Amino acid sequence: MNDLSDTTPPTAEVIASKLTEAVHEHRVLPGMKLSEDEVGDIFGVGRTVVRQALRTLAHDGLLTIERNRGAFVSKPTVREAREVFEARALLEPRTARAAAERATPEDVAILERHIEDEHAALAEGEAGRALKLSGQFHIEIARMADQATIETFIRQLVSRSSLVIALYWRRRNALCESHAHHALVNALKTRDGDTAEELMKGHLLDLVSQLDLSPQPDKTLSLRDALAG
Amino acid sequence: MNDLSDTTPPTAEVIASKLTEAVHEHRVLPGMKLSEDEVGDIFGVGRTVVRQALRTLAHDGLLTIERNRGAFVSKPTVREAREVFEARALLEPRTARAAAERATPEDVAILERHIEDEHAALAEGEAGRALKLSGQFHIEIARMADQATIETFIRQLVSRSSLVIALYWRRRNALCESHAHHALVNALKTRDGDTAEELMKGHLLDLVSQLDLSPQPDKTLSLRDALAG
DNA sequence: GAGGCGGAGATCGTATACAATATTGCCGTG
DNA sequence: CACGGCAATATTGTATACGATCTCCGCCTC
Repeated sequence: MNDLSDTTPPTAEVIASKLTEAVHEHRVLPGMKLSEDEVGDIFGVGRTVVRQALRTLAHDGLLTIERNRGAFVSKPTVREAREVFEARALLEPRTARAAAERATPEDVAILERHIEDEHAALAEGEAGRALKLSGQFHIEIARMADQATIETFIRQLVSRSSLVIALYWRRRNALCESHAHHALVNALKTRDGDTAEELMKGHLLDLVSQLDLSPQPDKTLSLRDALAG
Repeated sequence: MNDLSDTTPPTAEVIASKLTEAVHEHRVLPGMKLSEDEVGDIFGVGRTVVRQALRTLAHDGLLTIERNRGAFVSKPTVREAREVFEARALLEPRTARAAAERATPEDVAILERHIEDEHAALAEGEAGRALKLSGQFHIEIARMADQATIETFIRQLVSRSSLVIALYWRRRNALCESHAHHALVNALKTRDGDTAEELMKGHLLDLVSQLDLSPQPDKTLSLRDALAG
């Protein structure tokens, strides 16, 4: 069978998922326009399905739809960037504790594999893929906590964090993260909820500290990037 | 000009807002079907716009869309009900603290008016409107905390809480709430963040304790209601 | 009489046609 | 030469037509 060409048209959910992944991997960057016709041609579906997918992404904050203008990858302001990490600070530490108290050996194996894959991706220079895996690590922890509702929120926040990182990340090396993630896995392995909560809290603070949120690269950079894009 | 009839068709956002309000006021109940044609006729728009609105509601968890079957008001399971209030327990206490530290006299006045309106609604027997106001009280606090991202989450959680209350509420009287809300307003008035956080935490626990989540009115009631509806 | 099967009706899923709106490039005027 | 208005183009917004799928009811068979 020939799977190179499309046999069946993808659903709106699949398209939304693919676009989300592209954002996570920084293959599409903030400010970029996603034309309905263009996306429709790429996936081989009509504009109706594309619009559903775009609207889903917009609801998650990844896209901003401007009436009669189109869908653009969101450019979080400095303020929104702070808000995203403040929300994560409320949700994720306690969730990490719950995950630690419930984690199975299989869960731990999954996380360890995530870290390995992330290292491999970095070694191969695929920074985008590494970033996506790094985000999925957090989502996996939320899943292990067995809190579907909170997982949904964390999923949204991780997505938006990708946008924030694309706009405000300070340096290139993401080495620091691996250590934090590794320590978290150890806490989960030993079912140490207290430590897991503290590690997650510190990890999120570290992430924020690596962002350049002090001045206002807000309006200036946005405009400049829009012209550059 | 004659505003009795529709002059301009409402947007998808307006329809979504109206439907959300109807759910909050328990005018539409879990399990009820929202037909595209029916909603479209009511608001005087085509199915395209209705579908956008329904999809928005579905994303917030208020509706469940079953392929080729339609959109139904969600019936949260006992588990989902617990998850909603666990998420609220993570978000709202700290948000109430932030609100207390920022609340202006105008904000306090708004909240006091909410409480008054709620009492008035109860006195007139409009339990639905009282419930909606009660939820808006929580949303207002999130707004005062000046955290748009978290406010969005709380908005979703309050919405789903309406569904949970519709399914699992134990008694008829909602008097307990007014006291809790009144105490919260006092804490905000005196800028007492500690107290506000504690009051909110206790208030949410009180709410959960008024729900009947122990057995599984889950499958049985769902089926019975589905047949009755 | 009970159970399974088939067709009619209704509802949703998708694509497409048309209308509305924003953008862009051109042209005329100051 | 610069600026403002205007038409041409492109893109989105909406409605509707058509196809797919599910539901439901009647009928046939066992």
